[in-house]
Amino acid sequence: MNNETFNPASQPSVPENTSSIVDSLAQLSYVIQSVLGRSGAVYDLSPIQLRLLGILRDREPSMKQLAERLELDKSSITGLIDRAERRHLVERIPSPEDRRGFNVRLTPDGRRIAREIGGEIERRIGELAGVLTEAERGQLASLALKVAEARSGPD
Amino acid sequence: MNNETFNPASQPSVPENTSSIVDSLAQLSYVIQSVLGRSGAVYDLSPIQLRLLGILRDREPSMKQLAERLELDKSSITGLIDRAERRHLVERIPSPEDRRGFNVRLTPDGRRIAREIGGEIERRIGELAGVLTEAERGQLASLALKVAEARSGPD
DNA sequence: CTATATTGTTTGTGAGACAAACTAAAAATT
DNA sequence: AATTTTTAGTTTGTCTCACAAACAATATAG
Repeated sequence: MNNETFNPASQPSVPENTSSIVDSLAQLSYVIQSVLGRSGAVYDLSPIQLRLLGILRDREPSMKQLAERLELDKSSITGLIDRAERRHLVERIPSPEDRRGFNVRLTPDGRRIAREIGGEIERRIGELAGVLTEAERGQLASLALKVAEARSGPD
Repeated sequence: MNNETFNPASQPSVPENTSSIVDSLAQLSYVIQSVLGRSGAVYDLSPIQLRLLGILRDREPSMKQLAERLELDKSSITGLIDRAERRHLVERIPSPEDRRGFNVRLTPDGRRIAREIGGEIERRIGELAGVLTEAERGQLASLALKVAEARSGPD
């Protein structure tokens, strides 16, 4: 039956015929996470470090903003940034408008790694998506984005 | 630009126009993981414990098979199952055909929790997918499954 | 100006992951 | 059959990651 996720019996809940989409989305997300994980591993980056670099590519958020975006406790962010800083991937910049706070940004090293690893991911996910036709890829991208942006909405 | 993931410059790699699908899939997978995480948290289950329960719903794999499926080291499985067993979610059953090995299966408690949490996930992802039309949901489910099964293929 | 709230760190605890060394049993060799 | 080699799982030690509670410094509200 090939179900490694969660589709309980069959009392449809919110929209009709939920369980199939639930299961396939969960399944897909594990596959993607696995690909991301392996890509990160090439550069010895944990999933959360990888995600951090991804976020910092075009932002210099405060510790607080990072906590919100990553849905982590602020004390977890302290540790995360400590470790990333120790590896010269990011740096804390004193906030100009709040003397308590810091903004976090990529170092040149961090930016380079982020770029390289981006290529790695591109390659691997591209390969994965290779089982689809060009039209299907477009559809999938658009539907995926629509769902992803449904919650918390576009920036 | 609302990109929190990874789409490096724009030299298409494998198929054409990769970067859009890469980004939206990565994005989607984070959203799904976040939903799964919150659902698990309701029952005080970590992401990996949650995934374990999902796998055990219709299997009684050996420790070794779990390691393969979860892509974890065998020693990580020992710890994972220890903790789950301590919480009476799963149990080790001595393998009938190999006196070194165990199969792992859900306890009745574990099965109940798995069922309940399944409903929780169903509800939350169903809600998320509510931004799509019924037709779109079908499309998405089918495309997602196709990609997910591309690697390692159906069981 | 004082009271309160907010930003981030520290400390302590536990889960989770890995690698290397180890035990017991199974499988392959001779 | 006896011996070697592989395999399944555990142990130990080390690190990352996450949280919560207590704390310091600064900002904001009254």
